[in-house]
Amino acid sequence: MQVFWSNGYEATSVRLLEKEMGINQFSIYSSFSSKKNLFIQSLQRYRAYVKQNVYHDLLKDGAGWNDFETFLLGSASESSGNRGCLVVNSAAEIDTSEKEIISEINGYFEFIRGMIRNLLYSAIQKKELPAHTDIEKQSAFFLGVMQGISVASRTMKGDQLKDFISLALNQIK
Amino acid sequence: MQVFWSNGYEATSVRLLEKEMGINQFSIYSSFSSKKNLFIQSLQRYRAYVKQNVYHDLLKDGAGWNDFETFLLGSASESSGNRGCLVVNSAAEIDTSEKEIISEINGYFEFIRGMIRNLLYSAIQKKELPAHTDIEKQSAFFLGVMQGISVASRTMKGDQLKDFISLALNQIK
DNA sequence: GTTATATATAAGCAATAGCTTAGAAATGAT
DNA sequence: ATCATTTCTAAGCTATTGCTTATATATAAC
Repeated sequence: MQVFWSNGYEATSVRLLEKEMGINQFSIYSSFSSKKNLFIQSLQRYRAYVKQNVYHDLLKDGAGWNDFETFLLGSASESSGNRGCLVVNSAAEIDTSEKEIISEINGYFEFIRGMIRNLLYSAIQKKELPAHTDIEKQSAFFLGVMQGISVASRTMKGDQLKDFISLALNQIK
Repeated sequence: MQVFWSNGYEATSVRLLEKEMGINQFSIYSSFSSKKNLFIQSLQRYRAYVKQNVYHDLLKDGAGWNDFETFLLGSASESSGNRGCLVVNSAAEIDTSEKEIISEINGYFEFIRGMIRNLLYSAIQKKELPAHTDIEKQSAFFLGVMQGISVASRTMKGDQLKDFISLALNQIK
């Protein structure tokens, strides 16, 4: 997962995986069948990884809009100049004919959108957001914003990224 | 440019370029020196291409916010399931150590942001937007949104993409 | 302690990567 | 028409690609 994240799918050779994973090519192939399958399992692991390490607090039952705002604004300061999101990078790189990979990518984005939906729903319950808030449209918007943040975190400077995020959060008000 | 746009940088082989460009490898190398340099020139050509064919109307002197809204909403219906933006795809794929390429990518995004700045300025003059509109922050926001649109156009369905864009445009109101 | 099973390594496979050389065909100037 | 220059093609260079085979080593069962 880390090697694909740092280098992208095509630029990651099996020799590099061998070196970074610390095991032989044969072991890689006997465990993962093919480079493509290892990549798919890396995408699955990435999802489990961000669940535990990145979005953990936002996935808790009590989480609301305030938590989401804090999270996004916090990510602006950390994530400028970083690798971006592995799945966004893959969505931009991988050919649409790669059905299995695309399916994994779509599943990930549905997961993120589901998380945003829940946050919006909780926020309405908590009266952080008005009852008429359109959860479907807003979740689409913030998913798109998060995809933008991934690209922007690779290209924008910190303050520019922060402006992008703060105005995105401002939209819902 | 087209081959890199369709396949990405790493997945584009010189054999494929040879075939699609209709000329021999030697001719490619005598004209462009290296695959990397051909890619850089493709990025430059892409910029000229979108200037003439995509953003032409928005770059005209009279263009204001209404034109930008029409453009973005129009792109939602066309661009779902397409290749996305070559430069965004490249920003997601290319390693940050590739200084020359990254510089070209940054230049492109500065160009887009400059266009948005001009649109915001004109919009204020035309009283489409209030005079207190923060051009710097708003241009960062809409650049981030356009980066998101590129990713979203590869992954979202049309109506979802349209929701994203319409709420993004709603932010400024 | 021996045997069976799993997992490691090293070496090597054909195919393709980016790039170059050698030489033919076309071009343009005189 | 000739000669020099440019621009083409075909072939081939070394290195690396994703993947396998043959073989050794560790593990586990009885």
